[in-house]
Amino acid sequence: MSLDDIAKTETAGNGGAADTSRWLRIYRALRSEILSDDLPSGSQLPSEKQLCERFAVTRMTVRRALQALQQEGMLTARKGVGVFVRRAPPCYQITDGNRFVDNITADGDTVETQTLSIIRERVLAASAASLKVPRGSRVIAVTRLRLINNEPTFLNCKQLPAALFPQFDAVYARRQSVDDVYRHHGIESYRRRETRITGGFATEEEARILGLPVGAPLLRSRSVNEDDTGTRIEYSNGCWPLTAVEFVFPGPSENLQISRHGGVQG
Amino acid sequence: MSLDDIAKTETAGNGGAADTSRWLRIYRALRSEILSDDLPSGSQLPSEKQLCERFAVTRMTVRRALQALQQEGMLTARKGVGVFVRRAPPCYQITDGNRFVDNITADGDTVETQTLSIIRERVLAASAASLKVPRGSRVIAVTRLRLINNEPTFLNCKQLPAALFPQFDAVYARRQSVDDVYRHHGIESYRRRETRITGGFATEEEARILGLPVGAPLLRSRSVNEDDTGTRIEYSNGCWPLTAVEFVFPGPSENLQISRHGGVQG
DNA sequence: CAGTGGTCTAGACCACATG
DNA sequence: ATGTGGTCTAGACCACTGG
Repeated sequence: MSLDDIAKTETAGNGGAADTSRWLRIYRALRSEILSDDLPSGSQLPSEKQLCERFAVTRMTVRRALQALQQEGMLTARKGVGVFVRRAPPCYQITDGNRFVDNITADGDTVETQTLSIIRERVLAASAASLKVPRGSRVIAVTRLRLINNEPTFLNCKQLPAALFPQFDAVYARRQSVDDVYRHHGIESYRRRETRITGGFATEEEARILGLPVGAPLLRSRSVNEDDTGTRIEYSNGCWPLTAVEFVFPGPSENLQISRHGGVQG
Repeated sequence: MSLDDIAKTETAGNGGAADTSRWLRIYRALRSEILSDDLPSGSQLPSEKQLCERFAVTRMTVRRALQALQQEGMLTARKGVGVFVRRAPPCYQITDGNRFVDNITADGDTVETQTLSIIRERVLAASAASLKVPRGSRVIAVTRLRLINNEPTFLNCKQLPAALFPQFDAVYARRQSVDDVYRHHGIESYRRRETRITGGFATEEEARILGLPVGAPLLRSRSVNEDDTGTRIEYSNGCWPLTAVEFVFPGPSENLQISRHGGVQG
């Protein structure tokens, strides 16, 4: 009796009521076992072959279910090793207040900053509008990756008007600190002018850098900072794995409004 | 000569350098054709069988690429019909200001509000803390679906302290307007106390209601509103398809801070 | 009815990690 | 050397849509 025959028997035994596909039933079964801690965080699942036997399906069907769970971040697969229940990804609150690094380390977490590139380029139209700098002027573009507890967590590209920070390289090289650069150029404090939050999907490059599968969902933040005089000093474009962060915006503010904007796709 | 032989010839001809999988090459090819408007928005793709011939692979391989593009919202498949390039999903800015509906319709878009359920229940711990109501007190939970241009776009569950709005049902029934309920109970204006934005994945129920695949990525917003006296009148929990909305938070405010919070998974 | 996408089978070969 | 997950084949049956 083949697996196919078994499957047909199953559904036939139900009076032909196969209301859901087999991979979805496997998805639900595994999902509930993970959520109920029957499959604890960090534990290894049975191999795909064993799961095939358990659910009486072929590997492709098991993998269809596993794939869905991986996309939701509940499972991670390591080639040659196995499939594991992913530890609940740490989630960080971002609010107004102090600096990035201080509060991470205060909670006993480690923060590593990798500077991936520093390039000077002519400002693009979108950045020019946000920074209120003339078209064609130059910006310093700093691309950095933040690893929290050795997990790539935040990929970020800051653009700073080059004219404002002539000593950027020398100061930044010391501690990889943009705040240091600000202070060195007479900016003791600054404030967030605007923050925009959207969702999106990882480009192949972003996926590679963040260690995510191709097309993984992301949270994107775009923000503008200005100094105490209202001069815009930074335009920042960042992305996080979808469940790695929570943005907290305290009120009070006015009533809620919604208005048409235009697509973000592409 | 079988398809398999052709494929082997291809990679062998490259000096054995098959650095990427076949489905990923198909993914890239289709993706670039969509982005370059070679496959215009709304147009129908060749059938899977035709794509198999074009790329010299089997259906499962084509489908692996199509699946990735569907997860990113670039394609939608209609059973029995075909696969289509998805129209760039409308993206709405949410900022502080006026009411939800007014600004949609002002842009010529249609808004439909479906009230899915109105139930009274004892407040849960999380909601009680946000609303600052006693544990065990009662809330009115209103679950609503907003369709913009007939697309399910925003699924929302508001919780209101039941004691504050004794006339809720009668007033709400008239126009499905929570603002009407507020006004009827003497609340002329209110303000956003806090907004939290996270990413997540659709439950099966959310996916069904929003017309998304199981486990589709979402943007989630949780917010608390209070009236002019500081009384918290609403705790709202909503979700949007990942690319359907952009949240805009205007400054100025203090410097940025990040602090540890805890997982959101599950 | 023919054509479409959704699901599934029963294999296979590969790269990778571990003992 | 063995077992793992990643990929792929060459079929098949089904439900659904449309002419």
